[in-house]
Amino acid sequence: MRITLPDGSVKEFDSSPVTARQVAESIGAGLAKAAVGAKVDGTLTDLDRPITQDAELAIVTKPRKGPGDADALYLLRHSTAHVMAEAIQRLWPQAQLAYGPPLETGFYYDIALDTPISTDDFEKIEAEMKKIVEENRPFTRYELPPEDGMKRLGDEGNKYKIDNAQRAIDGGADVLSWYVTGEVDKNWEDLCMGPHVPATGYIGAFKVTSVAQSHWHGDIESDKFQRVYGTAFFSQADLDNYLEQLEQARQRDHRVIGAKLGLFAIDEQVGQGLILWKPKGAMVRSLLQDFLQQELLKRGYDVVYTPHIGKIDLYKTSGHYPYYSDSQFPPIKMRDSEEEYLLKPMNCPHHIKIFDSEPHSYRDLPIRLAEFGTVYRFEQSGELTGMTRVRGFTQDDAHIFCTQDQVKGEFRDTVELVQFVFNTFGFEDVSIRLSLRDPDSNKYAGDPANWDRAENELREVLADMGIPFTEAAGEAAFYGPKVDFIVRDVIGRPWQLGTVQLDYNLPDRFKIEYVDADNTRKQPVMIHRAPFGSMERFMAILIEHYAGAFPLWLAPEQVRVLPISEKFAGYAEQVVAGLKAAGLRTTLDNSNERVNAKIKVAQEQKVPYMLIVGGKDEAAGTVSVRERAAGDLGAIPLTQFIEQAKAEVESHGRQTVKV
RNA sequence: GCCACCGUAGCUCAGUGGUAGAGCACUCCCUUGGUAAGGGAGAGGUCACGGGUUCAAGUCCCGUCGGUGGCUCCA
Repeated sequence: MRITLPDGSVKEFDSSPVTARQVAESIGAGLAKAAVGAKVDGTLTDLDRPITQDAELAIVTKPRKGPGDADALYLLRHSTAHVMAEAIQRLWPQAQLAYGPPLETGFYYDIALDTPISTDDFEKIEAEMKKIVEENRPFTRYELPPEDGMKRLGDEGNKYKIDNAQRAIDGGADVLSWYVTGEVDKNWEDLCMGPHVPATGYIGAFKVTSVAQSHWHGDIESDKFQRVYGTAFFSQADLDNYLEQLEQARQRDHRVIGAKLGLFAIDEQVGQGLILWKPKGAMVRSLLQDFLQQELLKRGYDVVYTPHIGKIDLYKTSGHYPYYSDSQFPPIKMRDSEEEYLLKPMNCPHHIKIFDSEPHSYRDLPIRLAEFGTVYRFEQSGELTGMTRVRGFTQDDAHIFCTQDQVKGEFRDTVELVQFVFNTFGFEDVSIRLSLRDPDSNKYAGDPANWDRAENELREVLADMGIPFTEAAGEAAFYGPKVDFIVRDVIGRPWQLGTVQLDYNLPDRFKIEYVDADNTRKQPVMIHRAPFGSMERFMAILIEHYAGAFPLWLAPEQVRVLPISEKFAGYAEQVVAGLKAAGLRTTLDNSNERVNAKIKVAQEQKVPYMLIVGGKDEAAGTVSVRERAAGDLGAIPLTQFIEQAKAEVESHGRQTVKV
């Protein structure tokens, strides 16, 4: 039989089957030693699984250096999950295993166990794991036909594994497989599709990292599991390196930087999930709003303002209430009447009422109404996270009312706007998701035919624009499909920032219309869109993106003047006055400290430019420029600095002051 | 909302039932200095809050509030 290797070369074998290990040995002893698994016709598999027919084969190897590729880590972590499960069952024999997959950065195992596993237990678990790894037991696969397999599982009585097996069978599996860490019927085993590394000894370094509650099938009503998380690498150095990276990521966390740089605060007495924007944070927000609003005005939007509350009937008409009543602040009841008001959870109903406040001709369309609209949502307490998930936030919201013919063009323009915005801030790691309805669910409002049309329109526009995207069924808004722009935070959590949503539904609910060319009344189509998403979340991601070092145009404090000593306070004040007059946000550090100390503080505050002034500068009318990243740039005349700094601001930071 | 963990000075943290601590920040004094922390002194605490156990609670137990990590949810 013929085995084709990745370089295109072909190895012939007389006997069949062969294993990937045999192929590796035939190539070289070094390769065989480094082999941990194989990819056979693109499918990741065990090193010792028989290959029964001609195939393309790639050997997955343990890396010489560095953490290794995704396949090698997948095998390693999947295997470590087994070792951890065995360790946990040694410590708590009554523990029932459910499901233990590898993840991008590690693995977890869902375990049904009444005794809570605490962080104090991690060491014990790791100690047991270490023993299993040191025993270097092989991962041994055995298979049973579905009937025998189900019988074996039935005897064990673990309903989760029975459920997993049943699903595999329903999915077309013709055998059930187990992996034994060691010898069949002698050592610990787990129902598992595999694949795994050849033996436990391949696991170089591992760590149990956290424990959390999860639910069977993700159903909150169903059985509870303890989800124990861990990670594994081939070497201790790689694990240490990973943990170090985690620590560095933590230093970029917007909650840490936000506090350190005095950008925002959250106060217990004000309330959970309610952001207090401190002066520096508010400055950044204000600059962001100005930037976007200027862009919107260029693109034919009109600015509107609407109140923070509305009568509950408005949201009954829109469908937001009671659809989202669980995640809204409860209605405000009036003293002397039945009337109820709601803190506004969405801006759209208000904008619809602005549209509807006067009759419209087709000649008026599209109408684009924009507002930095503050909304309130009662997010579950366990969901609140810094500025990324909050209870009161301001959307950079706008609603476009257009004709059916204009939909694709408007939609395209909004997607371009979002891309322009993201590009301005230098976001590179943005994924785009087309969020569609789940055809099997009844939570979506409106006519399925409209849904199909809307979904297709979005798909076509994205395809036309050549934008790569993924489709996600069941992620649509209840009133329409949407395109979401998703960015990950420093600890890898995905957050939706920008969104563009197509809506045939609300226009119908509110019966809004325009007069068409043929003098008939037609219903406009709505596009909801928010490039930032919310000011709070955008700010959070921006803080992490820049690690607090905002580009000059966004920096709350752009320049800090550092006199060498109090003797030059006069000249320093003159410099500050000049900078302020030029519109640069400037402060003066006149503390009784040496310049080294002043620099350290300014660096920590991420001030883009430090201007150090002393006797030489006073005499020459210069400032000595220190840029926060580049360091000392030397002395230039103040006027020159101002000119160059202003150019950098104008360009949104694409050039820096030169000397 | 659920589970686990956590809550000590403005911040980062030490304090394993027996007199509340350190570094940084802050105030004052000395120092007047050229590119990432000069020196000294001082002030700052109902140990989140409420209850309990104990001769004695920051420390043990219960509850509440808040935070963190997940789960579930996210117009």
